Order: sequence, then structure tokens, then C-alpha cells
Amino acid sequence: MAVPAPHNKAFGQAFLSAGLGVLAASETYPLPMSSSSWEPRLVSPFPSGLSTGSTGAQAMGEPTGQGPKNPHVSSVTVQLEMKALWEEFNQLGTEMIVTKAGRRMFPTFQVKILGMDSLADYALLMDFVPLDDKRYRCGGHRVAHSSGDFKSFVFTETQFTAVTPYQNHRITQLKIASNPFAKGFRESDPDSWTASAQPLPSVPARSRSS
Amino acid sequence: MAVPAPHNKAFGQAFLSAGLGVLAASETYPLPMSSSSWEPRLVSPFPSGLSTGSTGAQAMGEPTGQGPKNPHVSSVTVQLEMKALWEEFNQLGTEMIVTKAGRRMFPTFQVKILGMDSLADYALLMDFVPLDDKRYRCGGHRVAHSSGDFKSFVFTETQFTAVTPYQNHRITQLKIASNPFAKGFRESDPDSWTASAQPLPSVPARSRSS
DNA sequence: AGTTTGTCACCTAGGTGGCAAAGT
DNA sequence: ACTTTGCCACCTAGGTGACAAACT
Repeated sequence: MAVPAPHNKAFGQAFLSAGLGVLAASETYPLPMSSSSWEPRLVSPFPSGLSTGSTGAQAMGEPTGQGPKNPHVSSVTVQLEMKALWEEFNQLGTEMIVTKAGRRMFPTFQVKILGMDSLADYALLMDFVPLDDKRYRCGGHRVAHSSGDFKSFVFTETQFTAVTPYQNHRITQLKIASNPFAKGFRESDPDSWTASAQPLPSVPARSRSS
Repeated sequence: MAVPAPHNKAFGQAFLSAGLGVLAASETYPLPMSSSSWEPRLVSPFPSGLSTGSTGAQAMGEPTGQGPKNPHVSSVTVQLEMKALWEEFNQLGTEMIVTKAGRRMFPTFQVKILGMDSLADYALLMDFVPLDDKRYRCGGHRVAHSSGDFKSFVFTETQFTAVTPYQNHRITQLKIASNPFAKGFRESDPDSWTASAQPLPSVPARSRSS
């Protein structure tokens, strides 16, 4: 499904995947028990590279590594919300725009956490896993924990490429079609974008103030 | 400046004052060094009573109690932002609406913190001090600290009465005049509200959808 | 007697992609 | 070659007080 890059513009790249960790800890994070969403802002410079690697992580809900020994943690399961939408993007090759001021992700990384003990305290961590072996400028400060009280989940459907302008017009159209904030751009036929790289039909500059 | 209560409605009352504490602690709260604002939501039931007491706390920026021994804390000064606006409200008797879902304060409790050591870690606390001796249902869980590492500031200008509907129309008009979110109500002459308790000039039900 | 809920018009705040121009 | 900035129209989200009705 190779689509020609419509603009001859930026191509800063980095295939990443969003992951979630759960561990028992001494600190309390008041969170809704049913569903939680993270809205990290994607800030440039973002870890970038050019290779198109892919993780070997298991599919949704499957923890990496051996099971934790702490029963409060071992019983926890995490489900990705909007899984169908994530997969739809992933089939086209999800792109996320990064800006200096920071940019929301869309789709949003939102999960449902099941199997928690309502009397226990948990700590939740969310991070980005670089899919290539390029330098990861943002971090390396992973918290060290005993293997018994930690359980992490990787969702390969959420992998994406960090870009400045969009590269694939079908991604743009899918964002416009599925993101409520981009409703204002829902007019033209989505199919007219898949083959050609023509500029927009020159919307005739609607009434401006003054 | 006694103004008759225009509605014969609620009068759930409680005179409070917002305060700010600063203490050196082991935890880091990433905050802008220059100015910070708190947006606690005022939730009913709110500590209520009927007496119109007043605190004996010092004016703005003056810490209560003896000075702390920790130099990182003793050098700290706190300034109330929008002091003139707070005083304007306070002269009329500030009212804050409380609702079950929680309601923003206006004016916002916003302060500028000066004299912090950029290398040290601080913890900031903000709470409400009841001005009457009625039961304070929300709390009593004040953190105990050694007297040396704590410094608290009380701003008497920020005292207010918790209400469900507004009691003083001049407060309502001042909120409308000064809160950007209430711009939609800026039309009528403010002075026409000070004396009478007449209902609104019956805005003739502007065009409704359907 | 007081609170809660709902609806209303109007506003702020800020998230969308597009585009052109300037910056690096 | 790529990033940043600024502007645009259009949208979501939610903060305002007013008011009426229902609730407790």
C-alpha cells in the first residue's frame, strides 16, 4: 500500500510504540478504576531515525517477561481502548505530528485496567518504546524494580512515525474523518486523495473579517 | 453597604479565606517559578455556617507564626495576584457559588512566589481556612511538620461566602464585568442593579433552534 | 426553605489541518 | 532539506449567569 509522499517536505522519522506498566508502590495515584487515558504531548525534537524496525512484543494485554509474583499485580489486565481505530491507522502506517510546543496524540492512548485490588495502591507508568536503534534523546531513566512487582504491556497497534508534516494523505484523511477536532475539514471525497498529490481544490477564501 | 437579597432563595453561608503554605520536602512539584494558580473546585456540601467571623491573620505576604529556621524556606515570599480585583470583591463581600459537580473560583487564587532556591525542592500546599467555628466537614488532615521548615501565608482579601445562588447583585455584576467567561451578560447598566431587586428586563427569548 | 437539575445564549480556550513565508 | 511560525476557518469542550422545574 505504497502511497507517494504528496509534499516534498519533511521526513523526520521514528517508529515508536506506546506501552503501559503497572507496579505496586507506596504512592497513591487517584485514578478512575475503569478507564484511563494519557495525553502526553509530542514535543520536537523527538527521538528520530530512519529505519523501519518493528517490536517483537506480544499483542494487546499480554505482559512482557515472566509473570510478577505480587498477586496484586499478577491479576491485572490492561485493554487498549479504540483498538479498531488504532488498527485502522496502523494499517496505513500511523503518523503523529510533533511540534516545538507539543502536540496531542490522535488516537489517544486510552486503556481499561481490570483486576485491580481496590484496597491496594498502584503506580502506573506510560512510556514510548523506540522501534529503531537510534539515540533516544528524551530518556533512559527507566525505573528499576524487582521483577516480582512489575507488569508491563506493549500495544503494537499504537506504533507510529513522528513527522512534522503528514507524509501519507490517507493518514490525514483518516485523522480528519475520525478526530472530532478536525471536523471542519470534512468535505472533500476521501478517495480523491489516495492517488493524486494535487493541492486542495482551492477553497475560495471564505469571508474574512475586515 | 447593605444590599437587600434579591431572591428569596438560598443562604447557605461560610466565610473562608484562602491560604498558602510553603515547606521544604523530599518531593518535587514541577511548577513555574514566577507565578502559580490553583483551581480547586468548590464542591457542595461545603463547610457552612451562619456567623460572619473574620480572621486575625496578617495582611498579604506576611507569614503566620514565628519564622522558619530552614533558610530555603525563610527567604520565600508570596504575593497575591489580582490583588486589586480581590479587594474590589471583598469590599462588597465576595461570594462563591458551590455546586455538586464542583465550581471554579473567580477570581482565581493565583500567587507569585519569590525567593526560592532553584536548586532546592519545595512542596506547596493550598487550603481553605474556615472563618467561623462551624464544623469543617471536608478535613482536619493538616500535615504535621516541624516548625522550622514551614511557612504559611494567609490572604484576607480572598475571604468569601459559599452560596448556591448569589445573594448580592453587585457581586453578580462585578463577576460579569470582570470574568471573561461571563462576557455574554455584559449589556445592562450595572447601577440599575444596586437598588432594585426586579427580575431581568425579560430578555425576549432569542432565536432558539428548531 | 433550600438544593439540584436541566436548558439557554454567549463567551473563552484551544485542538484540527492547510498554507505560505521565514528561519535554520 | 527540513523546521518553525503565523494566520486561517471550523470545530470541540467547557465556563458564565439566568431561569424554571423538580427534588429533599
